[in-house]
Amino acid sequence: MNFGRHFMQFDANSFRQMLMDLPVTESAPRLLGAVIEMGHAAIQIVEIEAYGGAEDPGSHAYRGVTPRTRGMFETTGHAYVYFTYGNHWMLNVTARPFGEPGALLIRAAIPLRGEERLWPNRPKARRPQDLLSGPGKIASALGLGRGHDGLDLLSVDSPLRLIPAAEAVPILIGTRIGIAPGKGDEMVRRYVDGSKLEWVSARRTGLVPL
DNA sequence: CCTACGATTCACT
DNA sequence: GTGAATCGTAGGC
Repeated sequence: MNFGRHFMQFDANSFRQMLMDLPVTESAPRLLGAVIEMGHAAIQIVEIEAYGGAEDPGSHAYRGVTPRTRGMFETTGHAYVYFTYGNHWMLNVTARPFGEPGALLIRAAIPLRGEERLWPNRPKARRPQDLLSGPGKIASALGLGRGHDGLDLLSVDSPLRLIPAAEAVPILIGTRIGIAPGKGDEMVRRYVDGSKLEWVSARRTGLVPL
């Protein structure tokens, strides 16, 4: 009997149910403090943005399912990985039941373990806070690409896993980044409050407690 | 088929 | 703070 493995599976199931039960704007904070594991590396999420469906002009799913965005309609707790700006991959966690679009974009993280495996994938990064302070940086550091799209992040057998946070963390909120005016400029960005603001991506002003 | 542009990053002023 | 790089996707014709 592998107790650790058993406990993680149970915890993952409750977390998946929580995601299914809440709209993305409400489940987004619950991803803060969670850990992404891949191989010997582990990183902790400090910034998240929520994306919806037909009601959300800033979402890829705004105009319905396409070959690229079909992953956004995948079952709760799966990876939606897409390519943009000609260079960058982005990692999202799907957060709605199958067929209903909704995802949480992982925008920034801090290294927890295996940091030495991440630096070679970020050759231009210099300062510690340059390593994972952006969605493209995270995918690059972990070596994510099309092959990771659709993985079940809450399965112990997945090469890329999401480990739910044990405790709630203080939250800051702000508007989304990189979304054109009028295309869903809502307060759906979520940060971990405290002393780690230098670790988040892009604009660091205009943040308020949730 | 053609075009515009993007859930960004980086170098440079 | 500003602008270039870079290319797959999606929408329009």
